[in-house]
Amino acid sequence: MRRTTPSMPARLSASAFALFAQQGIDGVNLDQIAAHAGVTKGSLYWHFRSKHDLVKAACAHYYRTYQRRINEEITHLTDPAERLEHTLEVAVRTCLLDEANRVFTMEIFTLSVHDAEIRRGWQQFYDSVRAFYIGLVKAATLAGALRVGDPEQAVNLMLAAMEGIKLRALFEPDICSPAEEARVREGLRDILGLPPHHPAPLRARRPSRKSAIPIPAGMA
Amino acid sequence: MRRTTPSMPARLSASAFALFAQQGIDGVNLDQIAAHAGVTKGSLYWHFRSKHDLVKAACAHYYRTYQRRINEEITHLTDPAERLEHTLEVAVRTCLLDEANRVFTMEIFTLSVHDAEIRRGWQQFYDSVRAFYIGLVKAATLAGALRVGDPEQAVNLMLAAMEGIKLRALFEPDICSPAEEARVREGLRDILGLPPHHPAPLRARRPSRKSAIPIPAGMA
DNA sequence: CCCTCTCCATACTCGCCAGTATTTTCCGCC
DNA sequence: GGCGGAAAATACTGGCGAGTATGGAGAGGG
Repeated sequence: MRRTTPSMPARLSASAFALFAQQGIDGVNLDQIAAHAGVTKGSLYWHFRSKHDLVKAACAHYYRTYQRRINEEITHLTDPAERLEHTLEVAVRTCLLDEANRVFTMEIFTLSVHDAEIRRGWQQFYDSVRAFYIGLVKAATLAGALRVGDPEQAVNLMLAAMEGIKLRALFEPDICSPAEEARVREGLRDILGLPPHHPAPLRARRPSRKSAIPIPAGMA
Repeated sequence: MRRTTPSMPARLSASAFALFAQQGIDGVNLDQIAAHAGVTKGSLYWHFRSKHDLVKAACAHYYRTYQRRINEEITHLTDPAERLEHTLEVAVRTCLLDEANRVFTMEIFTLSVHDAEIRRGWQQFYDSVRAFYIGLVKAATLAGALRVGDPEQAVNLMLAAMEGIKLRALFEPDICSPAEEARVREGLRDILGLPPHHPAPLRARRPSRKSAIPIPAGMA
């Protein structure tokens, strides 16, 4: 499938992403990143002007990977509801359950506090994600597959919940374990107004009062 | 009210917190922190063994400040519902609307990813906060002031929403502007099952479908 | 009046790492 | 084959900042 071997800038971006996500941006130096990509720092500086440049490239790598994956996964689907459902499923798997992605976003968030350029980049990405979801929800609504008061509001709530879960996963890794995938996904589906995917959930839960972010009870 | 001038370790902790929250942990060096407290690095190292120690002290400063403020604010209240309501109000003002606190927690979260000790400290603090809220909710429920299915679940959802809002505030500062204080607070009250504080909200909103984290609509 | 202990200041070391300068290699091409 | 340029390696610089060594000042106290 892959036509050519990835270009050196692409490899370096990927290495930067991988190491940043593993040891933190400040915990990695340029020699390590270059080594990870199989070259040395001299070559790295041929392609990038500074570490800051590399951080931006790592972000771009993340954006590209995310968008490409979603596209690949739903491009063959035509039913609006299925498209929405599958997108959510992929997002949960890649954004929440993948620890590298969680850590990387965390790093970028903190960096964003003090770096307007990085912040604007992420903001743009985030806006595109939101717009994408809103489009999916509206399409699904038109097709009569779900009923939701305000699509924008619902999507915003769902995305905020995702961020909240991400954060909590830091302190309670079980929340985002593969074993919990179903519960997380169902919680988010619920927020978007989608019916439960498994008609009979694995674990009986009391008829929940309102939209509930699935957080394991046993943690105190 | 203040009996004695604060001890030097306390002043250093406070300075560390202030500067960390302003410029980030990696963006501040020990000379700056010492200078902010009116001493020099030599003295700093008399009280703390390392920068890591100082970070822990800054966290402890945050914990203390938070808990003391809440206590002071509700100690004179006896009605369970009022205690819960006032706690929420203070939390919104100090955790969400105060940018320094937002930035500091962000920094600590990222640090927590790679530092088990800091992580455990925060986890403990977080547990105590959750337990505190659950106690308040249960008391208010017993007093018949509110009806909520599962207090633990509601509190968890509310706290997760808080974190989500904090994160989004990074990219949309308006969310946590003083002007939005009321909306944020009402949204969280709603999650906890508390009735709206102002019977007639300033701005008419459609009868919300389910518990809605108040996120301004105009952002796309 | 000296001794010591606490607390704080000055001055220094030393390693790390982003960034730069200089070479070397590899290729396409005339 | 030798020329030129892209891409990579090697070797170096320079600054920053955590941590240390040391040197007082002041307070008690014997």
